[in-house]
Amino acid sequence: MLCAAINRSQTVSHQVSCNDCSLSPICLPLAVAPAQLDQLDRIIHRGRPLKRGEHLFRATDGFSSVYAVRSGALKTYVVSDEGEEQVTGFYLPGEVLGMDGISTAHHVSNAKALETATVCEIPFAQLETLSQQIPSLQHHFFRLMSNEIRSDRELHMLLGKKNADDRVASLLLSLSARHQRRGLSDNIFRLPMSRYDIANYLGMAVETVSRIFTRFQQQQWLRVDGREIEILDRGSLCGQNHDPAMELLL
Amino acid sequence: MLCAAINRSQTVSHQVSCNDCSLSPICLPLAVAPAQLDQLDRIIHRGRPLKRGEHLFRATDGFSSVYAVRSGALKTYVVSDEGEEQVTGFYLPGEVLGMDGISTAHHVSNAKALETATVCEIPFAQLETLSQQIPSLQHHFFRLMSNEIRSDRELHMLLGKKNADDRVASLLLSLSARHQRRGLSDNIFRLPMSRYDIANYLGMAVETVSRIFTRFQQQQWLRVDGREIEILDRGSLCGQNHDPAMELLL
DNA sequence: CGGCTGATTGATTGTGCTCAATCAGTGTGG
DNA sequence: CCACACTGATTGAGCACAATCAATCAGCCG
Repeated sequence: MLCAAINRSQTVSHQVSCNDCSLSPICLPLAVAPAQLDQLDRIIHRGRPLKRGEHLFRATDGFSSVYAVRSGALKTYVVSDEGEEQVTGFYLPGEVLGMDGISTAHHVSNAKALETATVCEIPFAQLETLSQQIPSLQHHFFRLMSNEIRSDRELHMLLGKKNADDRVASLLLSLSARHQRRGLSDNIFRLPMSRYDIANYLGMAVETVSRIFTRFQQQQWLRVDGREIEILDRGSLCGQNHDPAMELLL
Repeated sequence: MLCAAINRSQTVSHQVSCNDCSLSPICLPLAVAPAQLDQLDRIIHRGRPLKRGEHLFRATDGFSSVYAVRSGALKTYVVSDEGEEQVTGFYLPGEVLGMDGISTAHHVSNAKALETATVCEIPFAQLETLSQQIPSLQHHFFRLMSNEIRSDRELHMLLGKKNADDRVASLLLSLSARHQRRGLSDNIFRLPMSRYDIANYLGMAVETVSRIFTRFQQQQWLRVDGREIEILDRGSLCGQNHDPAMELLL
């Protein structure tokens, strides 16, 4: 009895509406007119926080919802036939994950909290129904999925054509941009993921990531303190994607 | 005058309706009830065939449509800052391309015909409107995009964790499966793309692809004659994705 | 015929992986 | 409180896989 009461009160405390959420301008609500926002609000479930290492969903789970990150960070990963893990994405506040499961009735990836995280669960069937009524929501969701595809294309380029240095630089710049989007500093931030996750995501060995971090630091492009990152020379880091100007200087 | 007449008659001859198209069961029409099929049919443009090497769209073009392949084959590719091409996908009859441009108002990749190809152009704005009226069409399009994301995840695994042999084997098996889906032989087929495109797509050098084809042939897993492929030992080819049973035999 | 593209094969090189050791930080149990 | 184990990160040494360089060959077309 007591337990149930506590759970209920906890649940209530998590029931922040989209109206009160600071992420509204970059999250799903941006596609919905204020007058219709409560319709979206009503279908969203806001569960208890996930602890570091806890799963939001697993590849074997039936698919029923997509999720928007409210706080913290998560990674998604798939497991190969041989049991190898492949990290397929990192998700920060305001970002939506789980869209790869729509076509298969079950999730295809696993989602695990990298640190304490809260998410908004959006039942997909209800989202589809709502999208029938709110054209801008349908449009936004098409865009959201298209964006996922687009960034996968960029990643394909990264893994196929770029060397280890470029890959690390690109990830750092991506994280930086995503921080800025939330109104946070784009130069100083904390990595939510381990070196292992970074290496795995970028298709390289942990040792290589470590070496590159120290090298970037020696070159004064970066200040690294564990997971704390400060970008000192953004230009060089960008140009790490092989600046054509560099070639002229040789 | 004569020319115009010829063009018109050509145009007419391309105006096959979805009803008459043999790809209906695996293409967009599968999501639409027969009674509503003509609504979909009316928004689709069926252009003249593309010749080998011709572009369907370029990254700089404004985005307005997605495209379904009716015959032939196309590749999509992006170009990096340094001008390097990265092939991001191959598209066979019944498959839809161009969905990466939805979120950006312009295409992000280029689409080029690998051989003579015909495509159905589907204006996206009209498709969105129609999706508002036909829930199953909206649902199917969500699934279509989700599928694209899902196969990108698998590709991520392939590029991040698998060696050159695995990558080539995977591509061959994927092409085989997609042929079977169309009711064609899954063991004998013709590669629509060059060794260069295969290498580029899989993030390796042409020479490596060539060597692997000859090795697979020596092992009697494959019969290769230029672009003609016959799969002789599907099991070994699958197991090339590192069969756990192999380890037990060592 | 010569020029061209696409594919194959050989020889060499190099980037990044593997193995291995060390170290710092953290939590655990005696 | 300290010894211990454990995890995450860093650094070094050697090696392997695949890239690169280079040459050859087949098919095709002007």
